[in-house]
Amino acid sequence: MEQFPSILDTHPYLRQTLDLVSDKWITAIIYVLSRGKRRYGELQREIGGVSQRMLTRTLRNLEKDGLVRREEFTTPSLMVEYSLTPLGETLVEPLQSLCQWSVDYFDEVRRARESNPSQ
Amino acid sequence: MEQFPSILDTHPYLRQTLDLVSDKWITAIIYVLSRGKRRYGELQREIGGVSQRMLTRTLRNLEKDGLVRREEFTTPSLMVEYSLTPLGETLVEPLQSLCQWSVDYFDEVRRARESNPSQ
DNA sequence: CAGCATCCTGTTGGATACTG
DNA sequence: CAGTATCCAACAGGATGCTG
Repeated sequence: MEQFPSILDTHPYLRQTLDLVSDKWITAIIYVLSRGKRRYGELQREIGGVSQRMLTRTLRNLEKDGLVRREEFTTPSLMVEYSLTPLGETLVEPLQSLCQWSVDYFDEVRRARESNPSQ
Repeated sequence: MEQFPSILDTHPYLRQTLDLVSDKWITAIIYVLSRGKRRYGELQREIGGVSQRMLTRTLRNLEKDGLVRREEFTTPSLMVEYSLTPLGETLVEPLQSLCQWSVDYFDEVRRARESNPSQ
């Protein structure tokens, strides 16, 4: 069906990276964890609007990808701390550049949206 | 349900920016357009794997958000050129920082994935 | 060529209830 | 507290066929 590779495949992982970033909760999790270790419940509160199912699922994926570390402590009650691995930390800078863009330019996007009839 | 705002809402547009970037095709389109104007068919081929439905839909959204400009030329046959607006251009740098990350680190992600049992 | 309309499937992801 | 299990709705998104 596809006779030749697309530009996005000119280097083997670009598409997969874009896929990774386009996961709904991953950027949010990395953003929060970039500010330090967090327990499961803290993550859920600070992210906001994420269901347990999705938070757990996404954390498992991030673990599998080597971006997040999970540590379990059996204090009186169970306690789990999540943090970025060194590899995970490397994603923070590109992400921050996006956050900065958001601060600088998203108002323009909003205005463009509003000025459009937008059926 | 949510009594207090999450950290992601500390500045009003961060979450919306993350949402925008987490759209499956937007990053791909911006990436290709960052290399210059493209016709509809060129976009489709260079991105690869995107259906007409989704390409059109996403382009319309990008237009509405003021990130992409659409120009129609009625030459012998219909021809449409898409290009980034100045606002759209501002997204290229954060995106490139992501591409660079992909080059530098995605191999590590891949290895982490493989070394995991991954039920 | 650059779409739009329709149909249809798979995945995403929330809600709820239960567990060690 | 930090999940797991189940169910279900909504939407993402592909395939196909048609149009100016």
